[in-house]
Amino acid sequence: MANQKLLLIDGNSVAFRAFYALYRQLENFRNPEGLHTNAIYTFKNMLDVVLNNVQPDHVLVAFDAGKTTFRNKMYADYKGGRQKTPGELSEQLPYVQELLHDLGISTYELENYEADDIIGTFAKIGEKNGFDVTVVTGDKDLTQLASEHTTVMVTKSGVMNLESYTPEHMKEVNGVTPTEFIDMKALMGDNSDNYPGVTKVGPKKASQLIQEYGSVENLYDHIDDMKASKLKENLLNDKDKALLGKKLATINCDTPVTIGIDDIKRRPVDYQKLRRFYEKMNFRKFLSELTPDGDSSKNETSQDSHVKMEYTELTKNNLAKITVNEGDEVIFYLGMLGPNYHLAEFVGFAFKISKQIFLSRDVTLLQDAKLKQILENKKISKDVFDLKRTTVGLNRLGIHAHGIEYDMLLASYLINNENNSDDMAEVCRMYGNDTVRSDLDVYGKGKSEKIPTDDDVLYNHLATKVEAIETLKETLLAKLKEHEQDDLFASIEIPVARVLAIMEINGIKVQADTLTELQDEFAVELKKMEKQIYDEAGEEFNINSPKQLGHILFEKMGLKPIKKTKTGYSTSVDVLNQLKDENPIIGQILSYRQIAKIQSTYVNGLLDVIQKDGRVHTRYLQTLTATGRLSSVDPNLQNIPTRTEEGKQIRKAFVPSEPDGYIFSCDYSQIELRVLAQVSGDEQMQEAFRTGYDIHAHTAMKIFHLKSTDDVTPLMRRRAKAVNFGIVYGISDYGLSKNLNISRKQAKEFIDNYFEQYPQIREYMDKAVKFAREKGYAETIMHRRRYLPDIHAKNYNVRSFAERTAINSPIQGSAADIIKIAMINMQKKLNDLHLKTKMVVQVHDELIFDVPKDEIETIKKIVPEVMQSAVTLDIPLVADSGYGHNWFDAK
DNA sequence: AGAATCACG
DNA sequence: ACGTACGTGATTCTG
Repeated sequence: MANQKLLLIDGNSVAFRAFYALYRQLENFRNPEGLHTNAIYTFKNMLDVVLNNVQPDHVLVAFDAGKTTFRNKMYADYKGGRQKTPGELSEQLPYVQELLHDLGISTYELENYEADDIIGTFAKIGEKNGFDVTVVTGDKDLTQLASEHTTVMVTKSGVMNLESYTPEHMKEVNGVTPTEFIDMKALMGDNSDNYPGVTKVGPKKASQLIQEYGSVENLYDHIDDMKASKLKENLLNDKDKALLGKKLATINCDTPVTIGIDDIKRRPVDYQKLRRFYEKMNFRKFLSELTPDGDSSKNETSQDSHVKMEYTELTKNNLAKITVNEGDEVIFYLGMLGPNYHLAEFVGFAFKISKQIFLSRDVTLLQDAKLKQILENKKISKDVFDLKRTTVGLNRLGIHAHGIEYDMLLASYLINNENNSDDMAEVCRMYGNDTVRSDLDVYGKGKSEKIPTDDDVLYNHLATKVEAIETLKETLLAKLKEHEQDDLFASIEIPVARVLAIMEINGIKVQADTLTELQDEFAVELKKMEKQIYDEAGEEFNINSPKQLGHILFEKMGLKPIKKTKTGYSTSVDVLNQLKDENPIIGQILSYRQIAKIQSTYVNGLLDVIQKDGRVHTRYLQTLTATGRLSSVDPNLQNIPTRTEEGKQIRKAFVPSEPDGYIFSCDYSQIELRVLAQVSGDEQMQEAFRTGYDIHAHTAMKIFHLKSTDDVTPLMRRRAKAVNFGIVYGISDYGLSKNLNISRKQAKEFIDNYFEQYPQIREYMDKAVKFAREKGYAETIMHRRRYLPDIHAKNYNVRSFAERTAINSPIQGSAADIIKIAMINMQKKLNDLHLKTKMVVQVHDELIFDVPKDEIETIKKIVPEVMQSAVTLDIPLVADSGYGHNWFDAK
């Protein structure tokens, strides 16, 4: 029989994490009496996940008792200087305990000891009694308890994301065993607990020392053998601190607890009390999880909310019941199974028209003139969830949707794209509506994904969806207004969704013949290279396996490993490039990899997705990226090779619809740098763009202090180009040095020169970070937002990342805004001029068209015009174009 | 399912 | 003292 399971939770630290995980929702989570409830709510959510995951027989939640503990006796400043627990959190703690009691879970605290020590003590008791122990905490200190039978789960980001520490994982992360971790902490100290450790010793050094000596004591026993150094001096000076640190860091696993293992067995849930508790806290979600009579629970994660909807099932014979007058609000939802709506099976549909819901699982009813007319009439405005999906789906039924004016998914994405889920249930939940079940729940996933046969289940699901689109519309529109995003929504995202639907439906023709020819060529080449590599290596192995490749290169052949990954040696391009001169096999591996990539991802990959019409129909994800860019899937048309000769061949397979037609390509020149010049207002850079200089050469002239761009060498230009890119990304000297393979010092010099020459760009960067700090988000020229909660992070790396993001997002995002506007104007132009040319692909700063022969002259003229005039800036936008009989030749 | 790698802007 | 460019998606191997 499997071991019994014991779950131990550090109540204070988890509540602390829970509180801050939903800190921004603090004022939204209040019960009628004004009590904050965000931590209680999140604690329960986390608890459900853990209980479900661990399925424990015994559970204990430990809390800290009072302020002073035995550690303060050893060290008066223990945890000194730590900010006080905010009142908004401490007021919730008693209720967390009440909730736990109602759930049949024991809590415990012990005078003079911290929750850590209680947990340590029970972990040992559990292990002794043959339990498998799981510890849940927000505090890494407890990882020292990890052992063969004890796993320590530490909250990562937020509270729902837990990292499991086993002794093995500990070793990977810190390089030491769990018990050695105590010694490591003794040396490095702990800022949050306010004890210092040894001067100049951080995690890296501490880990290294403990790996060498095993413990603090042993280190000091052998310190005389250490050769004289600053480190040795510091170690000797701070010996007391290290020894004290060890005492403080050690969890007391032998506290005088007054309860035993039998006292913490899970008891039955008291549903009556629990119901009253949820009511008091106004937790509608949890209430809905309780069955009506409240004496038994559904399983813990189920979200059956049993909202019984009123609706009318439509048939051929009762369509007359529907009357739509102009000005009526029509909500529409079209259900399809799975993400790929170009092919997905239809599930059914629902309308809500003047307070009544009409629905059916038979989508062919939509082809009836009456319903079709509703969907196609521009003057009848429709509200949906996912305009593009709905439009493409209807198109497959021969219905050309017009008049969709509101898209709940798009609205929600603009308001806050931190959670970019396209699951309607999840979107609803963000706005406090728990009525909609998730599709995953209703339809299942993978092999068992299917349409519910029970009409009640399916119809209830469809009905809740149209209902929720209507219910939340006002809230979402108000938010958009508050964010000054009405225009972004109505004049950019909604129209561009319509344009994208057209593009996806058109697709682009891909010639399978061209690809199969390449397939044969590459297969021969791969075979040849494979053989050479095996000969060189002296054995056959899987070149695609980084593990096997690493073994051959670094163990068998004894090459120098330059970089390591979590799982072994890195064999990435930059590593191999550095080893190129050591052995001819390296070059062969690089070529092999390159061709193998093209073969599998592009040749085979594309052949797999060519539809019956000889075309590929990608899906542009409009509500995914953090910056406002599109992404493309199934297939991804935004990363078709262009950088290598072999890769570029793939583009020859992309051809116009008509054999004598053209693929026309037009791309913005330096759009991100132009946006930077615009938003920073930098005079020097604006001037460069106005005069039409080669911007990288201009930058080279500036940072290398030359008189004229004529003096710029190709190397200088290359370096200047890298600096320009770096600036857009939120540069660091390290990043630039790595990119250019130069010293950090030299990189820093370039950057300093750059800022000297373009002073307003530095100002922009500072302002961008300041803006994000004050407002909590970054914003594009069209008011697209990206929230940056990490801008306030304590952790330097996390915070720095957010700062670079604050700099980059307005640039990347504004460029995305601009091309979206261009696309809308472009589609309108094509329509107005009644052209047969189709816009088929967007690649961030580039638009691709499928052009009939006799329209090429027109297209040549209008596409660059439309792109260049999408917005009016202080500097010109420039778009370059080219065309040919396939994508390869269109440059 | 996650990591590693590499394709694009 | 720290570790580091910004966005994405597909394939392959591996536990």
